[in-house]
Amino acid sequence: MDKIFKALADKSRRKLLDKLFAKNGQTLGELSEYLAMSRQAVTKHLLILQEANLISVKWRGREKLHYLNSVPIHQIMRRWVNKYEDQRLEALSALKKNLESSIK
Amino acid sequence: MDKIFKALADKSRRKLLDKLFAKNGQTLGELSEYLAMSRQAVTKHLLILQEANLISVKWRGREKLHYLNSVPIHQIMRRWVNKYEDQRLEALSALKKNLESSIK
DNA sequence: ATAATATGCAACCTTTTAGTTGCATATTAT
DNA sequence: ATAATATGCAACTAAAAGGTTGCATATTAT
Repeated sequence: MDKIFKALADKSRRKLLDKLFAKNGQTLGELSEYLAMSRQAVTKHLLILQEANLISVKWRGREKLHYLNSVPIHQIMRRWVNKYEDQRLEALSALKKNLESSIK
Repeated sequence: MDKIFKALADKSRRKLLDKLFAKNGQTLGELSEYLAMSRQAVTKHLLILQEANLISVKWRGREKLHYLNSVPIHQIMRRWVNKYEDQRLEALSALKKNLESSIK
């Protein structure tokens, strides 16, 4: 979980995820073209995404293909959203209770 | 959005949010007790959360009360979750199409 | 008035992060 | 076989992040 949040903290890495959303299975070279930085820098970003289990990699000859891993991020985010959702519902329910008791 | 992801990237800051989930409106002193670091360090973390609009602050005399701001985080997360959700649905729909065409 | 409490400000240090560059290696095309 | 392409590895640098300490200030309690 910590790795996921750390991985998502960087704008370039979120951009990379976006690019893979748009088109899955892109090579390092392709992905590098989008970002204004060296290929090696992109490699590092992709490694971090990989270690957070947000993408996976498959070699085809000399090319390295990158695929999005939507499950973990989805789960994590869902958990957080639910948590906040719960809190909102509780706030609503508390409000309701207050209203009720003030009516009585 | 960048600020939110950056703010969430740190474990201590997520802990602080947790503590405010559990009990809203806590003082700096209270929040500091939970974390194994100086009060000043906690101040910095809270400032970052504040700048990401994840918490808000209200003074009561010499005490500084911290409140959770669930709306922005909820919106951001929801957006991300939906995005991935969409992707999953598309994958499902593609799968379905393939199945259908292979049956015909 | 004095002491205790709650917090802010600022300088400083260490580690991590994001990026670079140069060279090496493996695969594919001619 | 040679050249071109796609990528990896490693050393280095600059900036940002996370933390500390010492002292100042404002509010509350005695």
